[in-house]
Amino acid sequence: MAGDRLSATLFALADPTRRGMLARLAQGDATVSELAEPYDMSLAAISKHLKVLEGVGLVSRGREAQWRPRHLEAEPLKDVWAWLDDYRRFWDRSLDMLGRHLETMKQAGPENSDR
Amino acid sequence: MAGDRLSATLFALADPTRRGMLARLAQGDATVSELAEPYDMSLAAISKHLKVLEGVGLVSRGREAQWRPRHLEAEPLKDVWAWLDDYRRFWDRSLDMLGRHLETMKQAGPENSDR
DNA sequence: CCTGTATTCAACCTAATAGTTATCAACCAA
DNA sequence: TTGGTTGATAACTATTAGGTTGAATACAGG
Repeated sequence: MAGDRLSATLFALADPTRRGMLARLAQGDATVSELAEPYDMSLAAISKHLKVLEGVGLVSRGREAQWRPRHLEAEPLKDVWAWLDDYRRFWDRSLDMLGRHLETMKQAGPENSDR
Repeated sequence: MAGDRLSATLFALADPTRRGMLARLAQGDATVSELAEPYDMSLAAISKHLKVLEGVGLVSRGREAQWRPRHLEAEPLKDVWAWLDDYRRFWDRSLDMLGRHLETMKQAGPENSDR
């Protein structure tokens, strides 16, 4: 995958297993075994997936006895959002139109709502 | 890459060349040669990148004489946005606090707003 | 110290990516 | 029909992704 941060982040997200692990972590920190539980896959494979996520800063690891609980770090998702936001106008016509509508109403004043 | 649509879309986006081509298309339709121009890469390679983008529906092709002008189709980005939106609260603290606030108000009932 | 639990690391395999060059096809224009 | 331009396809190659198994490490408890 390419060297820039955004590419690496998107690449990390482009795998359902890794997204699943993020979803799990969104509900709270979890150990590797807990994260592995839903998947029919060796722990080593899970460990690798986690390394990818850690590599782009989406996950951090703590330590507690022999466990290395993982924590979600969503900050890199900001970059994804920022990129995506530039394209919003292309996919959400109605939102665009709603935006214009609200702008229009704002300019017209609250006393002038349609219906 | 995995079979699901979202994974494929994210994968397609996880390449700076492909994102660059989308950025170019965001300014208007373009031929393959025009899309290739900024890159030090064979046309065949560009063609392949385009095929990836077309494969996930991010780009469509028209025809005009010997040209196959490409067009941006941003609809698949909706899915990305929808996925991302679930994580917004993790990076946007203030929005999170607003969310909690709204939850609190909802639980308390409308008659019981603070202040 | 020994054992069990949790996790990582190393070596290996296979399939897919991302690039190459060379060939082919479609179209316009003379 | 012969070119010239535009683009797609095929065949090949190197690298990486993502999985495996088996050994190594780190820690807690008896």
